[in-house]
Amino acid sequence: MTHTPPTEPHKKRKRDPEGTRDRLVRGALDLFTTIGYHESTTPQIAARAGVAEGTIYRHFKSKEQLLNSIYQAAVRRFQQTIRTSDAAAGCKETLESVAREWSTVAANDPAVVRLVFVRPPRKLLDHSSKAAFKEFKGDIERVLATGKSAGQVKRGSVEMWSDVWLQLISLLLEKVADSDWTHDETTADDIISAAWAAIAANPT
Amino acid sequence: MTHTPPTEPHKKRKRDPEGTRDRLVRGALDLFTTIGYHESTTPQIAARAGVAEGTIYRHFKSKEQLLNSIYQAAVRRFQQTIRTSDAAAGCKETLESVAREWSTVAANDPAVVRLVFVRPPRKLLDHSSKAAFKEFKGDIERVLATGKSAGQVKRGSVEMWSDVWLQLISLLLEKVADSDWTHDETTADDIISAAWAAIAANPT
Amino acid sequence: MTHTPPTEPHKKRKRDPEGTRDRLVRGALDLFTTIGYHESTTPQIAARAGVAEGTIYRHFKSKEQLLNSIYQAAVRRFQQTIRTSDAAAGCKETLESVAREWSTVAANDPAVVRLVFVRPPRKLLDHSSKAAFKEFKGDIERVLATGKSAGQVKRGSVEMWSDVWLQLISLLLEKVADSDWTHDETTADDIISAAWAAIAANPT
Amino acid sequence: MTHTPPTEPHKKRKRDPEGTRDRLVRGALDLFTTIGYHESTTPQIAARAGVAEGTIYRHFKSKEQLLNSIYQAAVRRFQQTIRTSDAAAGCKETLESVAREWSTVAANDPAVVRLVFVRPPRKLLDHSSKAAFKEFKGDIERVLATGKSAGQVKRGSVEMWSDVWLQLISLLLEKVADSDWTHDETTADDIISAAWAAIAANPT
DNA sequence: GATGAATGAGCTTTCATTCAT
DNA sequence: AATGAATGAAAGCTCATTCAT
Repeated sequence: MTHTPPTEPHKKRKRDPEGTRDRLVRGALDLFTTIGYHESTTPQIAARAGVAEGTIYRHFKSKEQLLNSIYQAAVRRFQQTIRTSDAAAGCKETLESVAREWSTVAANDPAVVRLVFVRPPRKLLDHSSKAAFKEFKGDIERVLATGKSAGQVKRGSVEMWSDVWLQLISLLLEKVADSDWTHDETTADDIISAAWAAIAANPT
Repeated sequence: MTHTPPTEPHKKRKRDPEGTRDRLVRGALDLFTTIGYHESTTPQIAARAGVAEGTIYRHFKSKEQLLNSIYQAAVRRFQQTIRTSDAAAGCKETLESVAREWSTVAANDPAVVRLVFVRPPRKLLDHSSKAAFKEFKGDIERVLATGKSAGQVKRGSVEMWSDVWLQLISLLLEKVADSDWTHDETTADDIISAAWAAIAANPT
Repeated sequence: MTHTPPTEPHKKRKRDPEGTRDRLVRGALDLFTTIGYHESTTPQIAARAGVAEGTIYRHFKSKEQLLNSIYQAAVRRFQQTIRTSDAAAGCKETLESVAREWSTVAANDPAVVRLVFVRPPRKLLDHSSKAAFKEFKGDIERVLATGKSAGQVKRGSVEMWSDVWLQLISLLLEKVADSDWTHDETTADDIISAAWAAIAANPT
Repeated sequence: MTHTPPTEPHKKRKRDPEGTRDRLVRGALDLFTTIGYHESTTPQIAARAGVAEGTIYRHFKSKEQLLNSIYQAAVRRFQQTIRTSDAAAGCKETLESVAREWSTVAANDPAVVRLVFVRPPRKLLDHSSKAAFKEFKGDIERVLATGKSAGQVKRGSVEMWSDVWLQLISLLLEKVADSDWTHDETTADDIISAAWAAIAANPT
């Protein structure tokens, strides 16, 4: 659906042809997560990307589709972290390492973290965006499931405990993204531990 | 749920004492927390309250002020719970009882919970609304501070741990408001315990 | 039409019963000539008069009729000056004395002068207001006609020369009303002389 | 008079180069000076220009700014007349020739004359519009100053006497614009002479 | 691909007027 | 006579989207 145009290198093109779509995505992402979706106007988005207003519609069907396109890319980015994590590691260790990687993202690219974790624009997400997030959550639940079968996670539904864990990690990511706890390793570790404490059968 | 008060069928309803403003607040609150602030139009709000559009502006300076007015009332409502809680009780017990009272509110009046805990309309809150919330948070922090001086709460800033606790209670309230965990005492208790586990020095 | 209610002294009445209509007129006149008709809202007018909004409509059919009522009274006030001037005096002398009396009004009650001479709300005047002004102008023309038959006024239509004279006197009244030329007898005399010079057959 | 330009009947007119803004200005000017600023609605203005309502705001920030834009252009137009007048000519001759040129404008384009001379929308003019008019008046005063130093103008401030002269010329322009004195050379000359007589030291 | 003037539906807000009390 | 809450038509303005160039 949101097929990425192959952007083959062609003959004559104006201003940085490879980049138009990317610059649009970047500008919109910053705007959406800073001032909000409704407050971000298409003129503003176009201006940020250095293109004309109409150009948005060469790359995206609508403003809403632009948002969904950005959202799904962001979700996938975080999903990668889980999928490329060490499958052999224990549940606790995996969660910790994933959380730490996300924190790095939060420090370097706050916008993407806000979009997925802090203030997801629920009202505006289409079916496919919601599906993408569910898939992402499924990956987390799978990690927790291994911990549960090892008796490390509390009784009760895995879905619930991953919600709990995610909720606390979201708080961490928000604070890091806001530079409230900039590069404060100790505090970050405290929250990561707290998140584990909240869901662990025998907290250490 | 949002039962329309039985307006007697008259030619022109006038002087519904005390009613108009309240019905406006109720309708707007439901709309804002259901479909969102920007998606709620003034015609819709007026229709819900059974009044003409212009009537909104007899009671509120603007749509934004209407939101802030509702928000502040909602915050104060939750603040009451803390202020009227047993001052003699321990930190843990106070937090638990407060959380349980809020859960009841979440079940009976989901809208108010969503506005304050689940999706506060941060971009749209004025100075005085933000101050009201800060005061509310201050009350929570005071409770936690007593627990901390009793050695029950982890080391680190009280602000941080109340953020953590609130974050988890918000999840609970959201689920209850969404009727996902309706009247499921056990699950609610699990979350309340988890919230305490996350911040407790020696979790039990 | 604009029948003045007889305001008979009755038994029980709220706040200064004789004065309501008058205070309405006064407040509206000040507002209209200060900030303009369209910029003056009925709530403002009512507030100035210290009455409720609805009270305006007990005394006047509409905001527009209120304006016309005020306008006609103002015109009549200036008309009086001409009608009570010494019929035996010469044209020049009559005009001068009339102009001087109007100047006094301009100093004491600038609003009324602005309404009639400086910025008459032409678009908003009804038939009867226009007729009143025409009658007023007729009185001036009659004075000029005597001067003309005495050979003191230039050839050409009396209507035209009274327009010219009025135009210059209006400038004087505006300046006096604005306190630009406060109580500056010399300047006022200069303008009055200039007005005569403009229309006189043999200016002195 | 305000002949609608022969828009060829197309499905959707686009790119009427240079035209849209001008037609908007023309339409608004006619409307403002005919029925008044407040009475002219944006739908009306757009309709006159044959464009959609939103198009107004592509060219002007607001209705008020549209007015000011028109006003300033109009003032500059009259200013040109003075600045291009024969610098070598005497004061009296310069004023006469300027007045006559303005009369021609009044006959051909009444709207512009009404806006600047007859009923300037004072309440609605912004700072820069007021400055433009002051500059214009300064040019007139400069002409009068030369006459004064040649002993042709009465004693007293130049500002005052240019107000007087302008006041009478405004009357002329109004009548011409209203077609009351259409192409009546004699009457126009009478007023121009009267204006000079009003300010001249030794009227001839 | 890119442009940007034009669109028009729909928004929030204002305010003269009405009328039950 | 006086009130003031309620009205609702109409205003000015915004902005996502289209399309001729």
